Amino acid sequence: MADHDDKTLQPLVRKLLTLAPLSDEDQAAILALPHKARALEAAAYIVREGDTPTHCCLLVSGFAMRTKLVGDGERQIVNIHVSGDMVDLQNAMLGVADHNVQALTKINTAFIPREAMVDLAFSRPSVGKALWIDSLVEGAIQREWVANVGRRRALPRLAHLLCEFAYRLDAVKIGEECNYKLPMTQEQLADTTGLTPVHVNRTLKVLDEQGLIRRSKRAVIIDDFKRLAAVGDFRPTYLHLPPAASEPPRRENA
Amino acid sequence: MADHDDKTLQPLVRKLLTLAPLSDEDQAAILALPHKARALEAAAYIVREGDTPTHCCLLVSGFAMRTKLVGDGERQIVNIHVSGDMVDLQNAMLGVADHNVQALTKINTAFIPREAMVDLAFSRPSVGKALWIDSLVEGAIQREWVANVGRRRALPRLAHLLCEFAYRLDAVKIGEECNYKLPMTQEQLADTTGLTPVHVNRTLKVLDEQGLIRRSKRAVIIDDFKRLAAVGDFRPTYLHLPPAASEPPRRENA
DNA sequence: CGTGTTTTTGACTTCAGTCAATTAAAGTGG
DNA sequence: CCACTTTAATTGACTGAAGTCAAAAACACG
Repeated sequence: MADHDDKTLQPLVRKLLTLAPLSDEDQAAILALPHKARALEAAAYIVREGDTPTHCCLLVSGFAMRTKLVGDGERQIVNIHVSGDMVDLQNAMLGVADHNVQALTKINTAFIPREAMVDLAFSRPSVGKALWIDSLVEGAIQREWVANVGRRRALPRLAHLLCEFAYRLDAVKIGEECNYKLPMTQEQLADTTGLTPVHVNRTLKVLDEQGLIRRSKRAVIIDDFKRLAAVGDFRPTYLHLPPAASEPPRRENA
Repeated sequence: MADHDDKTLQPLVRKLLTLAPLSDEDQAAILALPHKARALEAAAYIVREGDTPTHCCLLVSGFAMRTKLVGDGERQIVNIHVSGDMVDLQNAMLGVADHNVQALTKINTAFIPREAMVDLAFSRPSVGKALWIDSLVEGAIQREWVANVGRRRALPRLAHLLCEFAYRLDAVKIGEECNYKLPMTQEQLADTTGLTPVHVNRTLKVLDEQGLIRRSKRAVIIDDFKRLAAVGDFRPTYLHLPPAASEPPRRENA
């Protein structure tokens, strides 16, 4: 449970600060939320479709994914989450979960009682606003994914996804080499892009052959981000990142 | 502009009441929001990608769509909206619009100043909660669309979409014939499902031949909703409809 | 070092896309 | 209400991107 100088929830504060300003008291109130830390293995379920969650889960470290199963047993990964993300606020707010949330890697989580979270959101408008904005940004990402899966061919579709990951893993350095460790198998990439594992493999190979990415183990190395972004038709507007973050080095007017 | 017994915003009250309870004062406060009514022709833009909206638009009557353009000029329709929907709260809250919102049919709208809307959301928690839940439900729909476009074949994909429309247009009557007027051309259905117009045409024909739907003009008639839902792998959980609505006739325990 | 997963590759199939022409509907103005 | 124009729906013949099946090679790890 929570004790006063517990820093478990720090990633949440960090994340929300990128979305809206928070006073010191707001931040303290977040850190003081009751919670229970829990470590989970890769592939473990955080929430299952049909559950009525009593807690909402903060992803403290590692990666998680939202998954949906369709009739014939196929799976679609509908979003990926990183440290600091509230991974099932929606399920907690909406009652019954309409999709699964699973660990993608080994993760550390903090489970916060639903009521405590909701009370905080409504007693501290700045916190509520940040959480609301977070929901809206996630919606924006979902819309881009619909367009990506619906209207882009395999090559730009994968390129787009790799660009998005670069931003969300905070690995974009325009003009320099950027690289990150992609914690997904090709099968998971297939479930994310709506392709088959075989086709993902072939498409990655083409991206590699064209010099758009390099791979070693599961790391992705991008020598020329702009070129990959051009192929992937990627523009980061929809991520609604704070203006300062990782964008072109300089900006005269703060 | 708003006058006191103006009922223009009534559809918003009706919609929000399905999401969270609202006191009489809450409802009055919503109806009293300053706003400007505007009629728009089909295909007119409400917001364009890149805009920084100063107002947020309520769809009073008719249908609207969210669209994204991808690099090669193709279009993806990422969501459809009906009367009572706040059609660009996200754009207003997030600053710069990351997609277009367009009239799908002739529509009537009410433009509410961004500030007034935000103030109302934070001064009246019940209203804020309803708006937040609305954002979350829209996110849930977007996730289902990712799965639909990513992992279902043309036939179930279209069937699924037709089932969703039946629910959202409140036309579902289990056990009876249900029908609704679909305000979209086959080209727009193609942009919604990520298919080509030709393939949409052929797929509709198959649905028709298999007795799953009938068509006259642009009306869709579904004789056996359960059968269409089975083909489309459709389960309405993700719409998070209020328990009472249009579901199986009876429920013992309210 | 062996066992199970993941990646890679080849040969073949299929679902959906493309191109192009025809028919049907929906408007429009006289 | 009818010719005239425009937009939408339909159909056929052909192409191509991605899927399927199956096997081999490369890793990961206890």
